[in-house]
Amino acid sequence: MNPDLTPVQAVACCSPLAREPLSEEVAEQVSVVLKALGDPVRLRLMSLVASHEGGEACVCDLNNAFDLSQPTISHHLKVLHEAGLLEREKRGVWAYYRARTDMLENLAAVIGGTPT
Amino acid sequence: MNPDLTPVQAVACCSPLAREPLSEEVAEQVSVVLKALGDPVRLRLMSLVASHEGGEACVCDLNNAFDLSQPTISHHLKVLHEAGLLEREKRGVWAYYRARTDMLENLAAVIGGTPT
DNA sequence: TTCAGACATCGACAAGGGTAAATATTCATC
DNA sequence: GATGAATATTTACCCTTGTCGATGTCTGAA
Repeated sequence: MNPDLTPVQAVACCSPLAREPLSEEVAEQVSVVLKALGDPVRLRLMSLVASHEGGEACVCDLNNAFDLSQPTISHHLKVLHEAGLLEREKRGVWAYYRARTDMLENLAAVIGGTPT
Repeated sequence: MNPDLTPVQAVACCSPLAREPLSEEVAEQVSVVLKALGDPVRLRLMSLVASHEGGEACVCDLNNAFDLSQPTISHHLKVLHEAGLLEREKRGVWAYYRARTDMLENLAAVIGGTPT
């Protein structure tokens, strides 16, 4: 078993759900990613960033899209970032988040990949 | 908007994450499914059922696969069932759960579907 | 260097969720 | 019907998490 398994690695390497039972370690890490997406606000944030032109969006735009405080949005973005779903880049005063489409594709493969 | 939108319907009908921003209602329901999978035990349960021959498994087997109490497993199976990910069938004294592969495929399409 | 704006972090609180013990329900068998 | 086995439900506990207000940090401009 890999003691340093990260969410990104777990999602990238493992077989589809339906092929063989997920190991405890892999399940632990994959569930981190799914838990990150398992919140309505974060799911919409992810969708907003991913569907934005260039696959990236400024935090200033994201804040306005919700009826939530700025710290709350910042917190959700951090969760998505730590799960490996968003990349963060600071340009001047502004912060931009970019969707990790490879993570989304790998995660989709784990969930819906055809067995065998 | 659809006031009676269920998780199953939301996952089946909506465009991929990266195509256009998810509506509040859809995000709410899709997040229910993702939240259901966003737990290590439930993820392994889902994988155990889906990878089992015939795509179904008996609760009696599932209980033995974890170091958790029977009510806890039963609770997790209920969450997966209510999210539309598992179907339940009682045969005699035993309960069998079957994986909704269509849900898994639709969910994968929402997450990893290629935009446009 | 001071100021203002953008974003992150901290601290705290209420709501939600995972867990197990106890109990209930359902079905096959005696 | 009474008993026992397989699951589900109820109740309660504790830890996690979503949220906000206050504060901190960093950057560009004056």
